[in-house]
Amino acid sequence: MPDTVDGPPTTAPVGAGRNLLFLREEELRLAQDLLFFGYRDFTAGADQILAELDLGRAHHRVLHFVGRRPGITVGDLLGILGITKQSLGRVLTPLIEQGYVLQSPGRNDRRQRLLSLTPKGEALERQLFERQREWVMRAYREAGPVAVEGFRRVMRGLMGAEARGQLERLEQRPRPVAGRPHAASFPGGPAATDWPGTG
Amino acid sequence: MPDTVDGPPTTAPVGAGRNLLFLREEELRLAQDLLFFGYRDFTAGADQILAELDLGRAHHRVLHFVGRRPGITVGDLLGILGITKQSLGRVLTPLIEQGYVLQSPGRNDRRQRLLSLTPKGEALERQLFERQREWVMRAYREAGPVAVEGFRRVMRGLMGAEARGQLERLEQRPRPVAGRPHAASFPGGPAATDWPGTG
DNA sequence: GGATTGGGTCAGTGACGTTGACACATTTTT
DNA sequence: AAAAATGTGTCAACGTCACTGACCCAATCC
Repeated sequence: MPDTVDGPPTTAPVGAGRNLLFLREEELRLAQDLLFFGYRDFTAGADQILAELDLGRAHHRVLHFVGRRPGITVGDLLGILGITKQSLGRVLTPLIEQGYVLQSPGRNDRRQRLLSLTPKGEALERQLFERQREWVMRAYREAGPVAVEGFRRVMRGLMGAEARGQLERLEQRPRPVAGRPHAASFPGGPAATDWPGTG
Repeated sequence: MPDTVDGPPTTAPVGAGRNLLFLREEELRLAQDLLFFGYRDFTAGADQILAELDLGRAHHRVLHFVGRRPGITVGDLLGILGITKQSLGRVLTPLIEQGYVLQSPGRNDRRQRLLSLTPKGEALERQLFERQREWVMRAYREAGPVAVEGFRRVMRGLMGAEARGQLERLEQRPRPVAGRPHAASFPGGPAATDWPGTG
């Protein structure tokens, strides 16, 4: 069982260079494994719920980021997800048709479709959230606060510059408190009611 | 300030329990974001290399785990990857045909196809590994040794029981040290030469 | 009034996963 | 020796999620 930590070998005080190299190799192999298994099992719980509703992980991501930033524009959402308009359309359109997501025209720029969750959408998002929450909280509890902080730092480091910027923006505008589940007031809020039709 | 339904309060730095709950909510939202962005960008570098060879992430996973445990059986690999035989076949067969992976009959049980990397396969796997290594090392350096340890603890916690067992087994049998890149000796090693044909 | 921008959509493609059913060789059990 | 179980491969059909290219409409900008 290899001792963890970072740099220098904890046990074998042998040949410096070779051993260091070896440790770094195994260290990184371990990181690959951890990310593969960890991410897979992290998403497994939510996937299960989604499957019953004939939705997929892509739908979840939309619910998550729209819930995190109600009133987001389609363009901004595309930027966050890093996918194409067509790919988003395939998951967003059904979500709108099935009443999970609401579109409203922007007040300043009426070309925009501002997205927010309906009560139904919020309910589902919360259900998915709670499922993952249990899972993550277990891991957090087992690992302890210091480890959690370290986890965050490393994960942030694994993100590219672009993603870091997006995450910062997400953190600046935290999700508004629940209570008025409908399209409430968000920056440059909706003109009046819903969208008048798909056009 | 609108009343909340089931959601946590937004401002109130007050009452312990309530505030703690709020922190936990944002804490977990952050974890979701970190995992999404982090995992995506972690895999991006290798994906780029693979795309040029008309291979995908699934091929990489096979190269990774076969490289990690040369002489692994098809069945064990299926267990680790958590996919079906058919899905594995679609990526494994091309890897064999294109000379990245070698099949050899098991010595004890000649039904088994023991998998190992050819020199070509090792070269590609190493190239992919190095790409991710740079990325992860950067994150590790930025975060520091304590954070790395925490990262590992949390990721381990995010894994299900099954995955933990598999990881343990992987760690027990570390990849044989480089130097003899070919199919060397692995437990219950190959009968003699390669597989006599697909039949 | 023309160009640009935000958004939607049609059509085709590819990667990666699924289930079900069947084939074949080898090993184990009876 | 016959029967059953195991390890692996394969055909066929399907679903999700991504991609590209092309084109349309409405609104805004210049």
